[in-house]
Amino acid sequence: MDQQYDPADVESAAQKHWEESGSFAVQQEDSERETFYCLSMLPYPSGKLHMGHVRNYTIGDVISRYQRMLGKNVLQPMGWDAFGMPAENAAIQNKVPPADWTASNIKDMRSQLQRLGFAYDWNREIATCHPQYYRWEQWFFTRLFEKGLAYKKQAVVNWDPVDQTVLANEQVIDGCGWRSGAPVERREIPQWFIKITDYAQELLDDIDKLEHWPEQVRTMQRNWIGRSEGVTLRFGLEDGDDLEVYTTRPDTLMGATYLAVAPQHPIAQRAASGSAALATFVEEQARGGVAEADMATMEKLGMDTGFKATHPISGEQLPIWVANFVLMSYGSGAVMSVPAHDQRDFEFALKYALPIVQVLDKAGEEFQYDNAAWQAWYTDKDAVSTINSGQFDGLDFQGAFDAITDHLESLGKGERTVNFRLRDWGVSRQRYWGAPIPIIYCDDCGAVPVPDEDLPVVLPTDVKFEGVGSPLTQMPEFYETTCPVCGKPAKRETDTFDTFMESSWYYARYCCAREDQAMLNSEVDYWAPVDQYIGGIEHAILHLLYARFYHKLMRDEGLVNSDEPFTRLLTQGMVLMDGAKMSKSKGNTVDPQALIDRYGADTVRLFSMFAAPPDQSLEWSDAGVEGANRFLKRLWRTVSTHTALGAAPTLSVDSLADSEKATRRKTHETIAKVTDDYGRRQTFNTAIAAVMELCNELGKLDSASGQARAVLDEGLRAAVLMLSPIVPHLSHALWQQLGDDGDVMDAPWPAVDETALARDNIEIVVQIKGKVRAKIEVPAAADDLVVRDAALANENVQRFIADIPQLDFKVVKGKLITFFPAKK
RNA sequence: GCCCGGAUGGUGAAAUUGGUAGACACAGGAGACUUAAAAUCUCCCGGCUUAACGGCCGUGCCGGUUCAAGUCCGGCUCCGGGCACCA
Repeated sequence: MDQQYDPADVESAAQKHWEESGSFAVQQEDSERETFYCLSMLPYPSGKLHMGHVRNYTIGDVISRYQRMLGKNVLQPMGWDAFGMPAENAAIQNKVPPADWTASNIKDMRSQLQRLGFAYDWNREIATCHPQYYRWEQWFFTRLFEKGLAYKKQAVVNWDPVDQTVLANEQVIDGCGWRSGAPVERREIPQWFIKITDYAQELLDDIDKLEHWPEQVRTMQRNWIGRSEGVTLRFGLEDGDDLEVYTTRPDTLMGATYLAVAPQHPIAQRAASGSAALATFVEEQARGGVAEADMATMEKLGMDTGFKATHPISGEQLPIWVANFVLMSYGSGAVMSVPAHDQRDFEFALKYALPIVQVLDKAGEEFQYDNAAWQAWYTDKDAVSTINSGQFDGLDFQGAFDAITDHLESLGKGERTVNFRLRDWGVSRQRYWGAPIPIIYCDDCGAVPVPDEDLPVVLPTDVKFEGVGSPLTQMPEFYETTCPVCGKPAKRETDTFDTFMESSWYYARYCCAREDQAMLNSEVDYWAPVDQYIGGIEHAILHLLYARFYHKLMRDEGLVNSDEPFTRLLTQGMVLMDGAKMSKSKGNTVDPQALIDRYGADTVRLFSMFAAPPDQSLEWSDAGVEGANRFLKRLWRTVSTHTALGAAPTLSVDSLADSEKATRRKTHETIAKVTDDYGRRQTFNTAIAAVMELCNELGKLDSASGQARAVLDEGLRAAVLMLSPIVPHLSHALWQQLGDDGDVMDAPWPAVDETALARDNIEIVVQIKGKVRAKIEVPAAADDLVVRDAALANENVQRFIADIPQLDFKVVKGKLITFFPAKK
C-alpha cells in the first residue's frame, strides 16, 4: 500500500468498484429488512453545484450510509426540480431553448454529484420537466378539479406596464420592473387556485404529530396557518346593506371609532366613483408590488369615504375610511379600528385626527394618556378590565369577549368565527417553462379538464424567446384545440403550474419512478413516508407546507396510506459568504469543483461536515479545508504504518497494561459518543472531533508491544468505520488495507463494549460558592461523604471555606461537589 | 412591518438535562528534523496579574432568579431566514 494518500486514485478506484458492483441500487424485493427512506431536497439545475448543495447532499449521504451500516434497506434517490424562471432568463440572454439549457445543466451537475461519491440509486432519477413526470401532476389536477378542490378566481399580480408582462416578486426592485424600470402596478387577472384552506385545520393539528421536526419549523408553520378565534360582525350601512368585519378583539368593540376598508373593497370603489380625489387615491394605491413585506412597510395612508356605518351595539355613526394597509385578501377586506388599544390604529387615528376612546384599564396602574409617547396602551389581553363599555364594564378579556359576542349573536349582528391567515394556493403562472395546466376553454362548456387519454399536455420545447412573456400565447399550434365535451373549436390554457406543484409530490414518485400506468403504485407504501428529509431552512414554510398538503390530497385520492410525508426533518443552515446567503443570483458563490480537484471529494465532504453543526448557518472560508485534508493524510499514514507490520495479534483484554486499557476505553467511549451524534443529535461536527481525539490517543500508543498493536487495530477499525459515512472513498481503501473482506459500506456499525468503559478512579470538580477551586481524584464508587472529606482535605479548598461559618454542600454524582453557606 | 432563528478567543466552533467556558480544528508563535525549503513531529496559544502556586475578569448589551447561568426569566441591540410569482 502507498504510504502517500492520493485522493484521485483512491476515489476513482472506490467509485469504479461501486459502479461495477451496483452498490447504490436499492434491493426493492427485500421485505425482511427494515426500510429507511432518506431524501435530500432536489436541486434546481442552475448550472453547477454550489456549496449549499454539497453541504445538503453530504448530510443526506452520511445519514444514508450510517443507516445502511445499521442494517436497513436504504432508499436514497436524486432528481431535478427542472422547471423555473432561470431557464427562461438564460433563454432570453443566451438564445438557448430552456429545455436544452436545463438538460445540459443536469448533465453537468449529475456528474459532479457522482464525483462526490453520493450513494444515489440513479435508476430512479427523475426530472420534473419530463412529460412522463408532469403528466401525472396534470392528471392529479384534473382529479382535484372534478372534486371542486381546484377553482378559478381573480387574483392580483405584479404588472409591468412597459413590458406588458407579469413579474415575480423577485423581479420587482423598489417597486419597479427589473428590466423596464417602470413602476409596477397591481392588476387582477383570473388564475387557478387549489383549496389548501379546506385542509387548514388538519394541517395545523397534524403539526403536533411531527415530533421529529425542529420546533422552530413547527412554530413557523403554525403561525403561517394562523388560526384565530374571533367574531364576524356587521355594521349597518345607510343603504340598508351591512359592512362585515372580522375581529379577534370583540372585547374592545365599544372603543371602535372608525372602520377601514381595502382600496379594492366595493365600498371604496363606490366612494371613488363619486369623488375625483378618492378615485385618485384608490388608483395610487394600485401602484407597487404585491409582496406582503412591501405592503406592510409602506407608509400607512387613508382617506375618508364620507360614508358612515352604524355601530351594532351603541348605534353610533362611525366614519368609513379607505386604508392602504387593509388587505382585500384577508378576512372581508374591512376592519374595525380601536385606536386606543391597537398600535397601528392608534398611529392612523393620530395622523388623521380620528377619535380615540379608551375601553380597557389595568387594575393598580395609573394611566396617563400621552400623545407624545406615540403609543397605544394595553394592547395585550392580559389582566385588562373593560371601562367606558356600558353594560360590559368591569370584565376581563374572556368575560368581555363572551358577553359582547353573545349580545351580538342575540341581535343577529355577529357570530363566533374561526379564521385562518392561510390563503388558497395560487398555482397559475403566466410563464412558458412549466407544466401546462390541463384545461380547455370552450365558449359553450366553459373550463373543461383535458381527458386522461389526452394527457400529457406536452410543453413544446422548440421555442424561440423573442423577448418577455410566454411564447405559448404566440403558438396557435399549441393552444388551438377542440372541446373534449362538445367537439367545437376551443382554446387551451396557456398558463403553466407553479413549480411548487412538482416539488410537492416528487418524494412519492421516487418510490415508483418508472411506473407508466399510474401516478403512484403500491411500492410507495413500502418506502413512504420519508424517514429523513434534509433541506435548507429557507423551505421551512412554503415547500414543506405544500408538500404536506399534497400528501393529504393524495391520501384522500387513495394514492398513499399515511397522513404526513416526512417523519424526521433536518433543516440545514445557509451557507453564507461575507455574511450573505451564497447564491447564484448574488454572485458570491464558491466553486466546490476547484476544491474537489485539489483535495478530493472526501476532504470537501469532511470539511463541510466539520465546519459547523448541520442546522447552523456556515460562514464559508477556504482556510480549514487544508486541515481536513491533513487529518485524512495522517490517518492514511497511521493505518499504512500499522498494517505494514503484518496482522495484529488477537486482543486479550485481561493482559492489557493500564495505559492500554485507557486507550481501549477511549475507543469505546468514542463509539458511544459518535453513535449518539449520528443517530440522535445529528451533530456530525462533534462526531468528527471525537474521532480526531481518538486518533490522537491512538497515535500515542507504543506500538512495539503486541497487545498495544491489538488495541491500535481495534481503535483504527472503529475510526475507519465511524468515518466511512463521511469519507467513504478513503474508508473503502483503508478497510481493505485492514484486511477485511467485505465493503466498508456494508460493514456493521461498531458496537460499544460496556466492560471497556469501567474506571477505577474519577476526577471530581470542587466548587465553592459556584467557583472551581480544586479537582480531586476519588474512587469511582465513592459515596457523597467520602467525596466531601476528600474535597475538604484539599489545601486550596480549606483556604476558601475558612470564612464560611456554616457549611452546606451538594454533590452532582460523578462530576462535582459544591460548598456554600447553609441557609438559616 | 410581521413570524422564526443567531451572537462564545485572532478564526470555525465545543460545552447534550442549570454544574469545570473555549473540546476538536484553522491561523499564529517557538523548537526538532533538513544543506535549504516543503512535508512531518513536539510544545505554547482569551485578557489582566503572579517568580511560581494561584488570583481577578470574561460567552452581543442592561437587569433578575440560583450554592451555581453561555444555558432559565424580563427588557434591548445587531445580524440572518421567510413573508404566498426566487427555488
